[in-house]
Amino acid sequence: MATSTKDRLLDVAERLFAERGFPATSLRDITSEARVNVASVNYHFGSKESLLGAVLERRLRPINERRLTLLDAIETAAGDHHPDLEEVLRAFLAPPFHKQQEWGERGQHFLHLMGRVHSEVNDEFRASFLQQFETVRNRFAAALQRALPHLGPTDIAWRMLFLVGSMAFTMMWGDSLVSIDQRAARNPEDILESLIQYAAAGMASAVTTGVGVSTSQKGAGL
Amino acid sequence: MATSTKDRLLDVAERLFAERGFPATSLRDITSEARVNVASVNYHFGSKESLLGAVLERRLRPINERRLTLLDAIETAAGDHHPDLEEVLRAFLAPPFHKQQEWGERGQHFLHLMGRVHSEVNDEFRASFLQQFETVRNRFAAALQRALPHLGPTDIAWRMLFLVGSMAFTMMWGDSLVSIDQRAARNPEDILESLIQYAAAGMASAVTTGVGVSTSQKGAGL
DNA sequence: GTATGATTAAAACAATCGTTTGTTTTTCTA
DNA sequence: TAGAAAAACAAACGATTGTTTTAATCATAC
Repeated sequence: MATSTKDRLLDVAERLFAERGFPATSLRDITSEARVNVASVNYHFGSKESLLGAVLERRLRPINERRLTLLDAIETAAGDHHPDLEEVLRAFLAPPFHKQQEWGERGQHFLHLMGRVHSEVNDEFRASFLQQFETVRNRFAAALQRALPHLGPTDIAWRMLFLVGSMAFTMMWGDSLVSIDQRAARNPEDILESLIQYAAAGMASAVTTGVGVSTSQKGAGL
Repeated sequence: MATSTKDRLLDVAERLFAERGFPATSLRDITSEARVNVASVNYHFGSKESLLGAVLERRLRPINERRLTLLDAIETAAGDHHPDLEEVLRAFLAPPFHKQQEWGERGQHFLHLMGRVHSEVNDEFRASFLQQFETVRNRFAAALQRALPHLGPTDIAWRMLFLVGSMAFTMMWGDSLVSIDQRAARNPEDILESLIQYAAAGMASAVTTGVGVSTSQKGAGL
């Protein structure tokens, strides 16, 4: 057999979840396209939600491993010096872009799905999903803090949110942007460099407001 | 009657769509919380999807009107000069933040929903939804182009995507950021200013790659 | 060749989905 | 106040949901 039932399910689920979203994709949609029985999902993965978890895990693990490997190299090379901001950002942003190219069309689907996941699953699932990122987030937060000593940890945290937002939207909507206006077409490497540059400038910019404690704190933040 | 059936449906739908997502929220969830009959949705709005459209329209119209009003003022004041980058960005970013404060808790729900909508509805609905933004997008793209004459239109388009990504993620996840780390708490005005500053620095940064035509264009962009 | 465990298949499970129906109640107008 | 229009109601529609059950088929070891 060319591909196992398990792998076919993962591939089709990855694509359909990305195209239609998780709740809007039925198990029958998946199993009929994969040409397997409906029951195979529950047999091999236990539940629809676990299937989503397996889809994410398969791609996410190598991406995050690569991120940490690159960051290790940067920090080793930097020694006692500050790590270079752009290099740190590149270590964070490049792996998903490069893995996507390595995976071809399937990588494309996965990136779309990644953008979706942040907003399509219930809180419990998202919490367990975000655990996969905790090490990565902490390591990069520390590295960015060293690269940007003039920023407070609160600034770092918010700007990392800005960064991830830009990255996720680029992954989700870059295609649409191109389909709207063909002139916007670029190869992935140029998009990556654009994003790094934009983020580096934003990250490094001086802080002129909200220095120190916040002034009012009405509401729970934004 | 304090609030009409129609308004109660809009309010509850806004909250539940924001909390659980559009496909994951059933009409019965909405109508039971709103204490109205299931059939009221189809009676007043025609369909579930039209209800979502009405929810979005109600908040979006004043936000986009405000954006254009602010931009008009900036461009009038600038006359023949370049409009100031930060002012243009503020005209784009401030209205959703300020309307949210004006609307209180409901504004909060709406911002969450806004972030979701980009990834939870089918293509046809999203297309009609994005039409509401077309005027706004075109006007601001032109203003940014004037404020940043050293950038090409392609750079403007991509950086606007980065900007919207940061904004959407801030709206969606700002709360979570604060709940994870209380030290990240800030008042909305400070968050807005942080975002403006980050975006202004990113927008204004020099272009060192992909100047002119793209080099390979393999794949359809990212 | 037969027994054993893993996988697939067909069918049905109860539950829930968005929508429509026919009727009743409320509201407004003439 | 009578009549018409608007709104709300309970009930059911057919379709689809994720999951489970039971039986058939496969591969592999004895």
